[in-house]
Amino acid sequence: MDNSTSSQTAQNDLQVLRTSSLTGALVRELEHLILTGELKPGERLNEIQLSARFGTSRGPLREATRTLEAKGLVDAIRNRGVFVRSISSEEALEIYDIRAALFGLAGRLLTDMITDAMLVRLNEFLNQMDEIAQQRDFDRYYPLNLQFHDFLIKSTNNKTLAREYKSLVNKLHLCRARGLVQAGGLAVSNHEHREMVDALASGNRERAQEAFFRHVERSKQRFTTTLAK
Amino acid sequence: MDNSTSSQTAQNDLQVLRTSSLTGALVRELEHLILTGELKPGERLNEIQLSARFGTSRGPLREATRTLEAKGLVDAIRNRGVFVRSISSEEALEIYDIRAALFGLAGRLLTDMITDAMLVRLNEFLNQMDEIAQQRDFDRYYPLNLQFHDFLIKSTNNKTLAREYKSLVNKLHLCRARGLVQAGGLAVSNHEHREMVDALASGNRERAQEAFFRHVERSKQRFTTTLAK
DNA sequence: TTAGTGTAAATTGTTTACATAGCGCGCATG
DNA sequence: CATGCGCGCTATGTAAACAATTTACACTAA
Repeated sequence: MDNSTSSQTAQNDLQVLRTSSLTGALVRELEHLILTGELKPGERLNEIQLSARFGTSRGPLREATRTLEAKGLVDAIRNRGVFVRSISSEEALEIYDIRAALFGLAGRLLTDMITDAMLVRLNEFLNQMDEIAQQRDFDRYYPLNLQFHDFLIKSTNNKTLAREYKSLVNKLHLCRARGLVQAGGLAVSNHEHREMVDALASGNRERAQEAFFRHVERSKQRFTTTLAK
Repeated sequence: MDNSTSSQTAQNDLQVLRTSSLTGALVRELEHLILTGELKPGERLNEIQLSARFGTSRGPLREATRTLEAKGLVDAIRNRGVFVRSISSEEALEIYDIRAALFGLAGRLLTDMITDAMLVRLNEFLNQMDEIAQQRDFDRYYPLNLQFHDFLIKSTNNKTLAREYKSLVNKLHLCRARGLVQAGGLAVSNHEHREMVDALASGNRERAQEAFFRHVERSKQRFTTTLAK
């Protein structure tokens, strides 16, 4: 047996336990399972099964599922169990609108604090995405698109906004009717991105807010049109 | 003893237990204690003490506090305890911006669905508030103001929006530096309300969104100015 | 054949008990 | 008198046992 390795992992475990409780770790694990789709919408979270899987007792696991319930990732029904939440199309539309409002806020806030360095970085994003879009390389475009949006949201320095926005995006993943949406808007989307950056550069708050807002609204549109089929 | 009454309460209890677990009831109780200020920001939630108070064991109470933690009403520190969250002024400002964005969304959504009946109801609100404002009767103005905002938010029929908005307003209550803010803007505020309703009546989406957005931003302004003293 | 009922297994809700981590207080010592 | 160390208390973290409810399935009777 390797002494140094075992003591190191033990120390890692300790470090983990220092900052986060077992419950906290379970929340992250379950959230991961849900968002990656290993636990699908509508599926039940069996307490015994899951606690055995993670090597804990039911107590911490129940606390974790309560947290997930408050986060809106699962539904708990008394004496029936906890189920991965399934977002209806109607609710997805509601969420799109709220996401649009928050993203619009990001645009408005950024207008007043934009720097040349940020504009340079944003244009790098745009050029790179243009390039990839022309190659129709969706597998590379999608994560870059996420990075771009993430960069914008985080640049506002409004941590509450970042948290709420992320939470909304997560919830949209629980909508069964989603998935094929992004494929269509590839080059289209990047044109919208340019509009957003131009609006930021113009220094016009309302224009930026509107550009950011509409960007999300248009992806809502694409969602509804794919839904109609 | 009144038979019909006792059987009715028994049925009520049954109904309550049907939909909500003990944990759910605890969440509501604790939320109430926190929002009414009986449990003040920074104060610790003693598990044993509280579970004894409500006649439950620690398990359900811990689940309840996890829910409150996810809702952002308390902070949990491992091996230290759970504390009522204290919102800093900086975070309050962040929340104001997000509230503004959501309220702006409400204005935008309402513009496309406003009816004559709703405009009539809104004008009733305005007149009543004007009247009370002239009497400088703050005790009656404040709840009516809440009702007015609540009516607007709920009229959008976006339940997710209503939930998120309420959650934000709740969190603002946890800011110590708050409280004296509303007193100043009384007649001022109602003038802003008229602007909002006028914008709705105009049918201009962007204008309504901007009017609603700015209404919250101005109350943020009032917050910062009172903060400066 | 089908509807209804009773029973057993599985699962969740709750309580109790035990292990462990912080925190304060007192005592000894420089 | 100040400071550091150790002991004990209190509260939290976790696990296991107990209680209650749901669900599935087989059996009975119309």
